[in-house]
Amino acid sequence: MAYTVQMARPRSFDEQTVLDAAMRQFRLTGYAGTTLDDLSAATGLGRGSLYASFSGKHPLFLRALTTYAEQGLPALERFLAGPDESAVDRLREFLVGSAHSVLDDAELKGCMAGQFAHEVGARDAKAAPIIRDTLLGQQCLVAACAEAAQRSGDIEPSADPMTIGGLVISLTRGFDIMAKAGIDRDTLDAAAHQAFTGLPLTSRYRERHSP
Amino acid sequence: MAYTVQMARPRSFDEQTVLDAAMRQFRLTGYAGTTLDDLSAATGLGRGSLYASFSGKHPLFLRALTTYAEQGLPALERFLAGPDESAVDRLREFLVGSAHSVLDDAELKGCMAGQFAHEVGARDAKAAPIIRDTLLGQQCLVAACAEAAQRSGDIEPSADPMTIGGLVISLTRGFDIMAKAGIDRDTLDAAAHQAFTGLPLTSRYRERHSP
DNA sequence: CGGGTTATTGACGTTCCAGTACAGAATTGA
DNA sequence: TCAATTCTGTACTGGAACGTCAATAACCCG
Repeated sequence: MAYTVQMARPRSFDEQTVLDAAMRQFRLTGYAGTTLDDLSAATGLGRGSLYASFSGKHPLFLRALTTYAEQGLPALERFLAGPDESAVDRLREFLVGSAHSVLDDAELKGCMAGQFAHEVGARDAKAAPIIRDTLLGQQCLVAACAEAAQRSGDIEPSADPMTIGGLVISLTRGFDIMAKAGIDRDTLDAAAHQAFTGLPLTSRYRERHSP
Repeated sequence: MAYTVQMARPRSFDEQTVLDAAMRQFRLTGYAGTTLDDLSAATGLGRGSLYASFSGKHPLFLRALTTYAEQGLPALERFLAGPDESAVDRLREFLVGSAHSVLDDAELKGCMAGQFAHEVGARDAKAAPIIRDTLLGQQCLVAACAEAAQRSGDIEPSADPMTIGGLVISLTRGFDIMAKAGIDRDTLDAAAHQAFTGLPLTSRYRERHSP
């Protein structure tokens, strides 16, 4: 039975906004390289509030990582969604666009899951499954797009969509690294095009797109 | 003119051994995540000796990174060296072997340069060029192997070797990430084979290697 | 308008870390 | 054996970082 309950002071911040800011900060300076003061400055919350609302650095990190997955995967899904007929074009656009976008933003390059696969890897038992599921989710989304391209007759029906997904996601995560290392845009652009050309495209597709 | 010079106490450690141990520790726990005590324990040297011999954490990191490049690039060169006739096989072995090896060692997976491209990226002005040169060196070595395969008629002469190098290195660096994220071996193995098949191999090569 | 409840703040303390200084040990030449 | 020189390890210092706490502010309901 709920008797009358006194209402208390409401939060003055939007949780999602804070998570976005924290995510950004972690991506910029890494996990170990980010201090609570950095997070406090990035989010605008005091140290105490951060602690009261998110119970510390590590839980906040996990929530930021989850936020990334919850935003990134649907965004990728939207990008790859569409009619089967143009699925192969979206696949191509994804590959080439990854090579570009990773070079455009001055900061915040690349996939957060990939970044922390490197930094915390399997040493963080809580973060590891989130990272793994995020990359696996990316792979499945690309695989679904490859299947669509198979239905439209642009990719060989004998090819395994998940293999294509694994190839494309591995490659784009590699682009992230190369871009952060300062490898020039033309190199990655050419590699992306070469990789697309190397997919098991049907002769029907190739003939239609040859000079 | 050298007058008589008193000989002093010699070092009790091998510098290269210490650098190897430090490199290992940095790869395991990252730059920010590694403390001087970690390095002291890993190398067996006291903090004072570490400081006297390597002038601190960051210079030691740079030397460890350089050590990695100095060991890794010649090793890759040796792996890819050989007669032109088998160059394409070595390329294939490199791709597939990268997917495997990265999954074999329980720890110390993947390329150190790729790892720190993510962690320090361009924020470390001293480390950035070392990282970039290491990855660029890898790309050039693969490109040289691709050129050899062109000479032997296994890769299309119209293909750009550096593009193939960029593709292969991006992909293998992506494998590093996927492996650290816990993606299973079969997925990466299949992706590596798919990627090799997608290289601009000549029909002569394909006919010779078809069932 | 006052009380009860919850958010916020900023300072505090404990721990930890990078770098330093100093004292002792080891080695070689005289 | 002694002196000179350099290595080695421990103890110290200043500072930073994580997490906490108590006081204050904000809000809603009666």
